[in-house]
Amino acid sequence: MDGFQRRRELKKRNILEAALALFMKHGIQKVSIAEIAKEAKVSQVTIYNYFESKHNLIHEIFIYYVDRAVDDFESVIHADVLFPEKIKRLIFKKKEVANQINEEFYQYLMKEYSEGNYIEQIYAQRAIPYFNQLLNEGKEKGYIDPNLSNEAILFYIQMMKDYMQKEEVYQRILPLTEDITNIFFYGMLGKRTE
Amino acid sequence: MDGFQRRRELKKRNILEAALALFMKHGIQKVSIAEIAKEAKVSQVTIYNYFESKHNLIHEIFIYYVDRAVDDFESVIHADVLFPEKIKRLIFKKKEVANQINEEFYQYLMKEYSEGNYIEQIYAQRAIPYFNQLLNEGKEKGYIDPNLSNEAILFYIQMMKDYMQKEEVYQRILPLTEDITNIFFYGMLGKRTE
Amino acid sequence: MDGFQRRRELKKRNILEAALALFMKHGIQKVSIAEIAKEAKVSQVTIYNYFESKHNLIHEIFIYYVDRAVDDFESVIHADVLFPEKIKRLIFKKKEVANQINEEFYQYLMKEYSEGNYIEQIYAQRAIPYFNQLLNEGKEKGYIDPNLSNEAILFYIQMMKDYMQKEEVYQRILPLTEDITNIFFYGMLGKRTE
Amino acid sequence: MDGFQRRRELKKRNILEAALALFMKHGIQKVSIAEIAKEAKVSQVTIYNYFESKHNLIHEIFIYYVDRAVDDFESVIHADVLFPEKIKRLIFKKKEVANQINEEFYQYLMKEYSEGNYIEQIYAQRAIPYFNQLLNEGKEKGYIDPNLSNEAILFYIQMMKDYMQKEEVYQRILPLTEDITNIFFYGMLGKRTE
DNA sequence: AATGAATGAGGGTTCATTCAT
DNA sequence: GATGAATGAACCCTCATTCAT
Repeated sequence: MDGFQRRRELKKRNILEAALALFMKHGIQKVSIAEIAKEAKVSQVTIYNYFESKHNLIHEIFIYYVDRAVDDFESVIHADVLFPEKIKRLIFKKKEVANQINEEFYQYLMKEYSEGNYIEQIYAQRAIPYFNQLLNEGKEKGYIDPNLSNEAILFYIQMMKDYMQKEEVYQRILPLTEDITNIFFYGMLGKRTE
Repeated sequence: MDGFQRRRELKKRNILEAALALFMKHGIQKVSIAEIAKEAKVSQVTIYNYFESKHNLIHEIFIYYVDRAVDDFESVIHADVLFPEKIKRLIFKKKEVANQINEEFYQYLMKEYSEGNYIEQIYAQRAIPYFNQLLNEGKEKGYIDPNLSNEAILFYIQMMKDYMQKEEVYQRILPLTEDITNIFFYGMLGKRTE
Repeated sequence: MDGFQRRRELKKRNILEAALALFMKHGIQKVSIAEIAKEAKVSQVTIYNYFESKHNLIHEIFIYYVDRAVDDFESVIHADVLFPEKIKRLIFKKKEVANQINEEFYQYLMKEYSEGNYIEQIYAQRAIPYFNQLLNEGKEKGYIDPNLSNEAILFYIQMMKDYMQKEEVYQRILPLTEDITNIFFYGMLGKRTE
Repeated sequence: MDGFQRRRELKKRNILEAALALFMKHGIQKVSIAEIAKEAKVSQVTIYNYFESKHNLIHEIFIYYVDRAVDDFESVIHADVLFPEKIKRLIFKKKEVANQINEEFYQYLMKEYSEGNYIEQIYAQRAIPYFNQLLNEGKEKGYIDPNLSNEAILFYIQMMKDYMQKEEVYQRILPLTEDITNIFFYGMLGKRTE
């Protein structure tokens, strides 16, 4: 990548981050191109030069955002800790890029353009392999019932991770961390002491 | 309530339902008053006569919607079936008024006007008492570990219920119902056969 | 006038006063029929039954208002005080119906419908005769230079009276009352002591 | 000021004058942004780009207008004519920018936003110093009774000047100029011939 | 005679996008 | 490649007025 390209990418990144910040603060629909331009200290037209349309900008931001989320995910998977701790982190760790906005992106892209399961595609391609590897490890080491399908567990963890990102939920759940974890591993019936 | 009031309420309901349908299809912000008026076959001004502002309309729809959701919830709680079946229904039963829109309402009201945890307030007042009753029943009958706090279980069920409402999730999860339920009751470690 | 007519007139008066009060507080254009209806505790349609249109309502209010202003004027003219005191009162006395709104009525009727010099017509018919009588009295008693035309003096007094009605002017002018009166009687050159 | 700025200012001026003309013809509230846009041959949004809101536009027009009025005033004060002629001109000279609209501006700004005595402030800062100088000159040269306060005289002239701007008054008063001037200098009692 | 309900027309304002430099 | 300026379309909302009871 030469100097030109380099500078171009830098500016793009710049706009991307400005827009992402604004989207997360006010929601996608409430943020106008004018505001993004002002925040990124460029002209509106520059944004159009780089992204062609607001929809496209959102699209690229979304990819950028998913990429960072997956990075995040991988760093946990590959951490040098015990299996249960990995699970705990996956579920409870606050993401750098809060995915509170996930929902909104999803809805926006869905409703607006039905570009469909973009999340799935990207996630599937990058994250799921690691995930399966993790779960298999869990099953081998006796942390997970081998009869359970990976899909079901994936769903479970995904759900909890998503849910935990909502600020208002997070605050309410913090004191219950212990119970939540127990339910996850031992279910409603609780830990049995044979 | 006299004839006037009756008709008024009817018309209000009419507008409410039209708006709710459109909101669920396209998202709140994408639906204009003009569209709602056309769908409900009244003039825009009539909507303003009834609801005073778009924000107010959304607010009333929201309450209407939460009310129906709680009704739904109660009907499950009081059904004449075994405890595990109640839980299953709570989690997996599709709501009449899909709460896919819940998220959006929540965000809308939060970001726009910070009228604060409205859901919580209403839910807490109406639903939680029943819920505790249900869980205590579960603990007595040996379905639930008595050491688990009701809050944690409430969170769990709430989370699953919410999640299941999303259409794209629901489809993906249907074949996994059995596993999901098992995880819920027995945890990752699975059912132990002593 | 029978009972019906009587009640009708009463209600009309009621609406008139409500509207006049609102007009004086917020200006003509800022007051909606709906607001007047609410203030007068009648339905909007009732106002239309009595006045046919907003323009007509304004028109009638205007006449009502001018009538009261002329009454006011006459009460001063016929008061049992010395000539200079009458002049002083004419100029400085705050009107019951503040004529701050005069200007606006005038402009409204002028611009909107160019029904022209309505004020003049009414005023001329009712007030000017008394006025001439007053000025002639003043000339006879030596208070006024007989060479001055009544028109010029009328203009002068009218101007000062109008001007004094503006609240912000009135406050500023109060401490200058003495000087103003002196200028009026003796001019810029001041009282000469021969 | 570079070319950009220059053109910008020109266009602003352009819009300003179009709006001022319309305001003077139809009154402030009756003129819509759309009409101004059409008259100035720009799009509505361009007006918003320059002035941000209708209120702001009015505000700027008002300042523009007051500025020109004060310029006008100064040109009379500094004219090379005798003192009485200056006074006469001040009172009787038609302003370029007829201040018939003054009243309306005043009321509009007052009622709508109570941005307070803006006229006074600007006028006081720019015009009053010259005015005092003029009156002192008048007193020295024996045209004005030195016992009269400048404030009272200022009020008097201001009032007459304002009043004379109203078209319907102006026409009526023209034939009375002589008398009016005499009253101003010699009062009701008239010129005394000692 | 009086009212609640309804409406067409219009007003101020915002926005994504394009033009001209 | 970057910008300030400009715009058509749309949105929320208000108002004087009419309809139906």
